[in-house]
Amino acid sequence: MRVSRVQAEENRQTVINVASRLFREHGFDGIGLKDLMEAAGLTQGAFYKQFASKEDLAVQASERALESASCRWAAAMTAEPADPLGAVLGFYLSVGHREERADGCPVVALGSDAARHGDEVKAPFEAGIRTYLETLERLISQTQGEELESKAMAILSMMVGALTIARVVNDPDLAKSFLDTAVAQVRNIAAA
Amino acid sequence: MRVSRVQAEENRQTVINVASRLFREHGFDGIGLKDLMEAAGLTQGAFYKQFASKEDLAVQASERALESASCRWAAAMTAEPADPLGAVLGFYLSVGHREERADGCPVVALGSDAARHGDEVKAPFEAGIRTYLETLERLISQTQGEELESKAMAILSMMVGALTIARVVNDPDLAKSFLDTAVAQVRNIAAA
DNA sequence: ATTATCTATAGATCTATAGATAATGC
DNA sequence: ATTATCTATAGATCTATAGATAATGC
Repeated sequence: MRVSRVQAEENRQTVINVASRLFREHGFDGIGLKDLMEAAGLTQGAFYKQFASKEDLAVQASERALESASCRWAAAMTAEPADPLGAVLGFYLSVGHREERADGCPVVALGSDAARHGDEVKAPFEAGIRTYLETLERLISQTQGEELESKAMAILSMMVGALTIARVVNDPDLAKSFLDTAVAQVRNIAAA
Repeated sequence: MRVSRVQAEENRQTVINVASRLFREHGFDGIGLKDLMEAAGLTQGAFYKQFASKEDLAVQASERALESASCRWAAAMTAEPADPLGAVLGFYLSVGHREERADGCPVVALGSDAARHGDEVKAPFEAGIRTYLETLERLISQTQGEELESKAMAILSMMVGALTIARVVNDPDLAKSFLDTAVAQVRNIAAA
């Protein structure tokens, strides 16, 4: 029943990866340790040798989710070097992203949940948001040099808000209008 | 133990009001029926004569929360008739609203949760968002008559996103920057 | 000998139901 | 007679712990 240290660490990473997806899909309170561990191919009993508590896993899964979100921004940007801002907006404010909660932006998927938790859960969200801001500042500095920080914050707010609203609304046309409008308005802000 | 029909209906309304606050504070999954009913001054056993299921209460509590949010916008506007848009922005994008989850905007307090639920929970959110949009369109039509719908959507997205981010971040200065930046940028969009 | 994982379980809590109680409404 | 609420409980599930097992690491 015992596995090697290397395998054990690999298992721990699998649990974090699985949790980062399933928490985004079901919320921190919407999935139990039994289901999380089974989705990682283990049993519930192994959990407390790997993590101090469910809250501890929430922290580490949030870190993982926000890191992977930043990677996705970077991947989109390098895939479309002619218009990196357009690349980010293209996937972030897309109908696909709206329907893909488990792999999508953790700020939107878990924002309401994280707001209810303590500093330790919020910390990775703050770090991830700061990384988003740095990326946006770099992207818009190519077009315009004034008030970069404010513009980046306004753009990120509009992206998060538009996706949140798009997911909370039943009407797919209304959802798409919010996403498309945000793309256009972000470009306005970036070019102002 | 039995009460009059009038009293029974009053009790039901109390449960809905209490739930609309406690769901916003703890999330749909973060509070149980026992605590909800006790907060309304009743016992758990009375619940299923009043509601079909917890999901049913989630729908009705969401309706109540979004109605009460619209009332709050209206109250702010009538209290400051010289600058109604400024009045709405003044409370919505305030540090006070950031710290007041139970009575604050349900889209921000429960957006991630509602996105995981079915059409019946999302419906009141969609209705509330449409009311927000109508109000915003009226407010900005006084300054400018072009592309009202798009502007209203962009403004609402930025408001929801900025408050969401402000709540998910530990640093109070960063949170305030997001709120203040959103106020300035909303005014830009409204005046454009 | 150590330890990663397993099975099993404690104790709490969750949603939902059943039957008792006592006041309303006819 | 009806019924709003109560007490009590069923059955499931939740987090966390305890002890058994078997493979690793020394």
